Amino acid sequence: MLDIKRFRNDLETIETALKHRGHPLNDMTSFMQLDTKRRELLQQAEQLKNQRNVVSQDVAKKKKAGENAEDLIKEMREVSDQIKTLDEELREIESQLEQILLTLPNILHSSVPIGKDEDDNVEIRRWGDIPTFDFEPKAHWDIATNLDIVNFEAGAKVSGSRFLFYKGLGARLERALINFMMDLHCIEHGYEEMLPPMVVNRNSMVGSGQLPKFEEDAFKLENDEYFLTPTAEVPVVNFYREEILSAEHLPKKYVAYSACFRSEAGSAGRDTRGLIRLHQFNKVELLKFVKPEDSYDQLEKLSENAEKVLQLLNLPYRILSLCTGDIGFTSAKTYDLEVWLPQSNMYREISSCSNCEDFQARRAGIRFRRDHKSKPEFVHTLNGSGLAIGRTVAAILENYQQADGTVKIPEVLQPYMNHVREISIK
RNA sequence: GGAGAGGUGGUCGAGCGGCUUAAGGCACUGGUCUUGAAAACCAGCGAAGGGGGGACUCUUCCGUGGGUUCAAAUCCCACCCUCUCCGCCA
Repeated sequence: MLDIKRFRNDLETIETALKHRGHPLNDMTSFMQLDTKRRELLQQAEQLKNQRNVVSQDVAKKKKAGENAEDLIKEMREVSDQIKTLDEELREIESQLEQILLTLPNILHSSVPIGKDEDDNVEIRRWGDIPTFDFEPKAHWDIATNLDIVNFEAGAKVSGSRFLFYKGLGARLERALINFMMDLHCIEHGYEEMLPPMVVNRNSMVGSGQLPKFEEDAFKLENDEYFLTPTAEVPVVNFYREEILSAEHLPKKYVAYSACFRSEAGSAGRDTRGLIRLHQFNKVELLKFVKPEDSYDQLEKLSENAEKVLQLLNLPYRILSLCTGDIGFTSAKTYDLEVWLPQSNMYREISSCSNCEDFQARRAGIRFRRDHKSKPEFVHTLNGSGLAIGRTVAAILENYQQADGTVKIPEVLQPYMNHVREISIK
């Protein structure tokens, strides 16, 4: 959420940012009119409330003294009616203002490349050597099916399309990756581990920015205001909702595993095969709560921490700075990590690392105090996948496949898989 | 799911229609005293939003949302959460 004061002082920056995002900004003037109207009404209401408070004291005094206060009471009855009317108008205007504020995306950082869509994202660097094969590399879904480590049909039967079963060494590989990543980030990178709830309430979804705008993307539980979490970012960001942290405890760094649930509305026909786009997938997520002046350094470190996973798995990747037209709603700046998939002959997103600045903190009311005397300020929040597990499995299957259909296990994972060195056909 | 008890500032805790501008304690900050510290004493100490150049000032906030009243932390209704006991359960 953006600071309403910024609209009064710095409307131009907001309009420019929205334009670069391709966000329509037609009701800016009516928004400003509402804001002005709100302040007018507020002043009227407050003046009347002050009158009511003062006169009510007089009523109390008169009654105490045994005097008649009927005239005052009669007068205040009218004043109270006026207050009620004004308060209703105010409530209406404030809810309109809030509705607009909640649907406006974050302001972009000045270093974000200007562009229209994903084609305009800027590559920052590449890592790793793209493997060469002396045979035609297979798609991960064919490899997995041949090895009998994933079952898509059973997923479709038991749940529906875009659900699946992992089995045997497939399930083991998925679990090994979760443990490997959690250990790396906890032990090597100093993140604190969290295992959050995977069902969250509406306030949490609004706090981290999924709602009200993207309700059709979420899985909602019938008859309840509960949602299946689309990412561990939602519960972990909201861990500190409406709280004031002390500066000495910042930065706070968390790593959380969760299953993630996405309705994938509007992506019918895209990536219908394999592990790339599912209704349910596993993810290890990195979260940071930091001081505003640190957040861009912390973004670099965050993406480096995510990159480290790919380096240790020896998977080639590139890192992109998302352009203004492709960047997410809550983010001020985002790096995407894309891993190499040999069969597709292209890089595919496997992690997204974002600095949300104070956008989520403002929605969720997460603040900190520099010292005992100072006023609370909003923290900056960052999040990044570290990494998406299913897509990592896909990358391992495709990059580590052998001519005979077997798949080697990356060395760093072997200790997590009872020292299995390859997955072969039974 | 049933029955009870509760939710008040950073924390503990009083208040149960108008002398509350939310008492008091603790914590915290500054000061006095002290070689230094502790203790003691003095003072300060919540958030959000308005107005003003500023010193200031006003409004709102006692789990959340409604209602009653001239006036609500206090009364009424609904909901949420916590605790205790019972039932059920991995």
